[in-house]
Amino acid sequence: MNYRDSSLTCAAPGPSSVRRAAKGTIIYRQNDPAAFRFEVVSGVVRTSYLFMDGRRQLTGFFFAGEAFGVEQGLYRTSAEVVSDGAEFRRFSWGDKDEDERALNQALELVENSILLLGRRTALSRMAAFLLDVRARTGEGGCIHLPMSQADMADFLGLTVETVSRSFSQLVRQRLITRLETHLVRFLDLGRLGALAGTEFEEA
Amino acid sequence: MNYRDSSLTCAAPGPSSVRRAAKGTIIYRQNDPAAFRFEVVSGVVRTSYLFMDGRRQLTGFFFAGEAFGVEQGLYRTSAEVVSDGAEFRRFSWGDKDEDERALNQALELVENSILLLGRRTALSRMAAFLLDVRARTGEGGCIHLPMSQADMADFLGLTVETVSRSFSQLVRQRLITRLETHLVRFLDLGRLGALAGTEFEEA
DNA sequence: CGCGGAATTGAACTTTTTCAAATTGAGTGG
DNA sequence: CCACTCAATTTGAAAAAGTTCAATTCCGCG
Repeated sequence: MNYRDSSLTCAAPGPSSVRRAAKGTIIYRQNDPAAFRFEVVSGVVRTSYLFMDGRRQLTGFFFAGEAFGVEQGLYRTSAEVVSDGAEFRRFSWGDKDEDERALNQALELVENSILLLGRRTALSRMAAFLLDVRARTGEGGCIHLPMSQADMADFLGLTVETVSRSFSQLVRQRLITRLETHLVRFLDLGRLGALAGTEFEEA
Repeated sequence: MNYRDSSLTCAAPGPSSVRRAAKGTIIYRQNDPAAFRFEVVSGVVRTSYLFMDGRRQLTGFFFAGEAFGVEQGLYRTSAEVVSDGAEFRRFSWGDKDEDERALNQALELVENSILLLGRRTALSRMAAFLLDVRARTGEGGCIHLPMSQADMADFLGLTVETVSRSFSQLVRQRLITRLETHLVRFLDLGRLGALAGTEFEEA
């Protein structure tokens, strides 16, 4: 029952009501005219770029309150719903102040992503990623990671195997535990931060 | 005679006259109040983030016509002059249209950087980087790369040794030649594009 | 209960890093 | 203009990290 609701792609204009969508829903596609900008209300959305050689690069995950699709001309990436029943809002351009706010937020998010990718080792990248999600979702001891490990891999520039092994290693070192498949509990934020390179400080 | 002119950091407000600066000049520092945004007039500027563990991540190179320092609050990175005698212009915030244009450009540049970093192999990243510089500087058969290989390494997430070896390899495969230390001539844009993953098409 | 995608693990292989050393190059002072 | 010095680049060899390929195991879902 996946990828049903993709009629949403580039729907007719309208006011910014909240819409809810199933996992896998495509919100817009790479190279579609960028008619709207968006904001996540709840759940998680991802944006991805498809290379001509078939490889996929995720350019970002977006959590509640975060703007995505903040682009001019054509969308440079596709946007898809990651967590089932995610809600998001669509905005037309025109409110200069709001537009600028969204742009600033988008810019900050993507610059932050560059810093994530700069981490040298897989373990360090994973640690930084987990702390980043924690900081952005405002959660404390636990975070919910609705995306697949394949998504994390394509975001972090690793393979799924390496992502899996990194998780195992973090668990083995008792920095995290995994309550459910997609629920991570932090056991030692200090050491995790050190691993990440300590640019994210503990709360 | 390096790093002399750093008095420029956060200079007094004023109209956007062009200023010229020596290589190494610091235009602003990470965590300075982000009072202005900038635009390169000629030459090259780099922005970099310093991690607490001492590692450095370059977040971008900026060429003529490109905006940098487009941030709110505090600068998240430092900006330094790469090419000797580079010129840039300083802008105050307030012209909504211009602000938005700068934001859009900055966002596009940094998203593009993410795609660069997504390349799996060192050779592919180098190829993509060279083609990116070519596309952005409007140069054709040759590009000028005033930055050190250490800079490229910190930008691409590689070591200087790997950058050097990648260059050698590209030369050995006759995809490029090196006229001078920092001047590269393209010999086979097609194959170079294929190496890069072919998202940059030949001119 | 069984199917199929997702995650995990192992082992061989490849790439990149690391450490060390040699070479080149640019800028300085004589 | 040349010699000198220090930084940048290049190259080699060994070690480490990540990928690839293959095989299992785990889990959600019908």
